[in-house]
Amino acid sequence: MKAQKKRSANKDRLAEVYRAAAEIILRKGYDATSINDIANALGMTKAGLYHYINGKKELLFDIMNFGLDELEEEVITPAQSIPDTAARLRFIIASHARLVTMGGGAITILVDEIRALTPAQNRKITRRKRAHFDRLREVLNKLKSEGMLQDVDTTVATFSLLGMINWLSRWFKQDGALTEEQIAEEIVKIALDGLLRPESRAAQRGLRVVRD
Amino acid sequence: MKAQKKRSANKDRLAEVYRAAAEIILRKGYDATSINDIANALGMTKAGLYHYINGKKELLFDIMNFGLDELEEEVITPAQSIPDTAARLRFIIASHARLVTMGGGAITILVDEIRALTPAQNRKITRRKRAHFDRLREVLNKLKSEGMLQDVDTTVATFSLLGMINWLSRWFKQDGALTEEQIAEEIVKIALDGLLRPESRAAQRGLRVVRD
DNA sequence: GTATAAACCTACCGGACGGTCGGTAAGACG
DNA sequence: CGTCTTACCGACCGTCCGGTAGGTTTATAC
Repeated sequence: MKAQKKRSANKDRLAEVYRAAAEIILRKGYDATSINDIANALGMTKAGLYHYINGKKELLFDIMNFGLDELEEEVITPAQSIPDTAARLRFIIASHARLVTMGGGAITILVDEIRALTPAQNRKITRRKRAHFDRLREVLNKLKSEGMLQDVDTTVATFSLLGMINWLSRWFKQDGALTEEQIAEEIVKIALDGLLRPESRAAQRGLRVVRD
Repeated sequence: MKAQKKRSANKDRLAEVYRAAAEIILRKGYDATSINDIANALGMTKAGLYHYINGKKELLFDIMNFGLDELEEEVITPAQSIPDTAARLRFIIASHARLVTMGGGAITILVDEIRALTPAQNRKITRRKRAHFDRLREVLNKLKSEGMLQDVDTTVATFSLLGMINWLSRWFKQDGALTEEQIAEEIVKIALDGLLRPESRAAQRGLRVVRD
């Protein structure tokens, strides 16, 4: 059973490599992060690190897939067992937001660095992201068919939702005034209820904003 | 008057340099864009390009400042002459969205590449962006004091607004199904009115989303 | 104790990049 | 005509990067 122990030790070390790499790439960006940066953070040399990875791009690709695995595990799969459509939407928004604020950065890297991948890797990641986008839009379409959605384009709405959530990674700080839970809740409120009070909107009806 | 003509020709050429650089940086990212890429796009050599610029980072810095100038000119300044607070908010959202979809990319670069700047440049850009953020939040605070805003945190709401808008640059395509005007209008609707119909929300009151 | 394989390291390579230097061709100006 | 400035170019430099070849230490297996 030593083989078991060793194999899991190797897995743990590999996970450390991914975590360290994700943290640095998140901070400095993929291009500005050298293999040496990552190796040093792990107390290694560059050649030592190459014992664990097959190349810089493949490392990025693996981190992105890890981020997508997290997303499926924490957001998509549990959401499927929520029957009420509006409640399902609430859960998806809140849990996705939590993943961005609490996650180790793999999700965020996913969002920012697709350009650095090879075309083949890019296609795979894009396909997985697209699947998630489609599932979210389907929830909105279902709400629309149930008569619960405002008169909005569901494609634009889906992108806007993801924009709000993904943007979190740009401004959220762990030691800020609001906790991850509070922010997730605020974002749900803003997305579902909007900014203006319903009774205030009547005054705005018919007004259009145009440029002179 | 030949001097005048020559000086303006130089200015025009410099504008071409900025435009070409912005287009390439937008497509490939700052780090992945070499000085040679930009020079070739202009039919020049690297050394020739250095006649116009003082360095790669300063070029990026100049493009970002150009983007912020655009933002002030097209969004902030005209907004100040709109007395009604809600109408002002509508105008800011719509015109900022239009700038992202129609602009040449300077705004978008601004959003993505701050990390590449020197600390001093970074501080200056961050200060200008912060000023814009504060002005937008002030509009929301004013709406709140007028009793027209939902019960949301204005800081989170401001970031969410900017997230929706800035995210546009990631997915908007010029030849897509919707025009720039339509998208700006949809985003205004989503942000101000939310996704759920008001009469549908009662059914959701009291429901909270938690993880097991 | 010896084989064996995993987990590293030192030293190096080829190439790309930002940036510079010393020009040159062309037009304006007197 | 000669001078001066503008707008470039060819060749080059130092540095850093991703990646590799080949060795050495360390822990386990029998």
